[in-house]
Amino acid sequence: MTLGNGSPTAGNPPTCGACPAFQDNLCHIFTDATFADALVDTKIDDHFAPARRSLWRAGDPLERVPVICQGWAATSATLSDGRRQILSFLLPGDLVSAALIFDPVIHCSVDAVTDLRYRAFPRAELKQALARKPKLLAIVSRFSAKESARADRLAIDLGRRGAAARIASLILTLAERLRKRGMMPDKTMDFPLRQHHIADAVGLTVVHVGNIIAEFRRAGLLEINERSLTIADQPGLSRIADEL
Amino acid sequence: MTLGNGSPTAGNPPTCGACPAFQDNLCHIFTDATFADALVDTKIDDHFAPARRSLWRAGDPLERVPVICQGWAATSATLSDGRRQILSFLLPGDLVSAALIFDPVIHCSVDAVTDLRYRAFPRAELKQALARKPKLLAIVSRFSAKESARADRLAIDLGRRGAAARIASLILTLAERLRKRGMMPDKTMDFPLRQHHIADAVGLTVVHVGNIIAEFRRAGLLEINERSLTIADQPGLSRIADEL
DNA sequence: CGTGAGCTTGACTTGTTTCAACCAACGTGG
DNA sequence: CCACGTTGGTTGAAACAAGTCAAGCTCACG
Repeated sequence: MTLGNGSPTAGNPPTCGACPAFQDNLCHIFTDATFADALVDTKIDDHFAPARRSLWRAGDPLERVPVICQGWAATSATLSDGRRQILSFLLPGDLVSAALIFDPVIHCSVDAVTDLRYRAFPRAELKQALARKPKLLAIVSRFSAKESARADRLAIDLGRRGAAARIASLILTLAERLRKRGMMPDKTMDFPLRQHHIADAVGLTVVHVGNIIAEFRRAGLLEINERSLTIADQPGLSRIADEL
Repeated sequence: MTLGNGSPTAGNPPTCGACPAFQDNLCHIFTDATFADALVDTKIDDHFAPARRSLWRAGDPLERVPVICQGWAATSATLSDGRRQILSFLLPGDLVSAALIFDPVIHCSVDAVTDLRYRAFPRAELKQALARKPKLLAIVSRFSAKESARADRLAIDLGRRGAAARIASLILTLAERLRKRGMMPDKTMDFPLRQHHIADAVGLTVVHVGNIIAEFRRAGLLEINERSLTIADQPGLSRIADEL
């Protein structure tokens, strides 16, 4: 099981346990010493999954709350006829879903995009710690708010923006998230997504996505090769993302 | 101040101020006598707004957490070019947004659809009560989960379903929510939405929405007159909502 | 060497938007 | 009481965005 593809590359990133460091998400909470004390009885088990493996399906019961440590994953819903909508991409450090802290059944499917490492935390102790530590509660609630802000943003894109804007917006958002956790020091980022991931995320066809990305490339906005994407003209992309 | 007895629901029709009873949302929490004790210092002020009035814009600071008591409202985001996406409709008993309990700034705009009555609760005391009462925390978290499930559902509809399915789905969802709070005893419901509301909610044009609703009517699926909608053929509508 | 997953390209079809005109209902001020 | 503007709904034709179908290509992998 090689953990090569989506793993953090650039420089030597600060660590959070075995994870890279994140300013803006939950991961550091789980390794915070004081919080760790609260979870002293806890066995925090590591798990691995290969790229393209389905981790959980909507409705599955989860006794533990998983957090992504390495690699990318996607949460999605699939319609009866096979069409799929990706609801969010999970990056290293992301809690799979804040709702899982209270609800033991997951409400959407989760698939590994790259080879993946994640950790699962026992719900009961999370809940107890949450009740004891208002600070922790605040952090979780902030995470939850961000989660729902992303969902709203997605709805706005899908409902009211054209194909080019949606794709540009997705790429910029991912870049921003990676930048925040120190995984995109320059204009280039690890980009493990296939076109069908993008298509499912922005509600378009693979063909159409391919066409538009080709346009972006011809217009000198970005370059994609191998498993990496470099943003050549950020302001240009932003302009497209904001328009129509 | 013990929140212990929890919901006042069972048996006799509980009232929420002048609101009808709700099984499935927060409103009864706020009028529960025991909870009211915890908020004894609180001035719970009533507010009114006429139809079509904008209550708050994205980014506005709210010192208090509003709950809808009477009428319908909509949360929405507006793009620079004037296009608008409605993110959710707020019905009597709905907390405007669970995030507001922790975050004093609202992340999307709220407009009154009909004449509106709402109440605003002081955040600080909500937070305190939340920390003291795990049960209350569970309720809020359940509400929050439902909120985000709705957002996900919206994204799926907008990304992967056709116009007819989106509209049918919206109508059925609203009907179901009204039914749950006893506001739709039979096949007919109060329906204050204009076609432009529907269009903004499902990400389509007003004209296209008009066309499709006309089709629905011709197919004997539903009837709309005055300010009320009756679902003539629920299974038929459901079939459309699930397809494509 | 063959196979399958992923990307590219082109011709054609479908769904949705845009533009425009028209109608009915309603409230307002003269 | 009527003239009038506004809001909301309906209809039709033309323009456009995105989907479908199909073929051919590369590349990694067994």
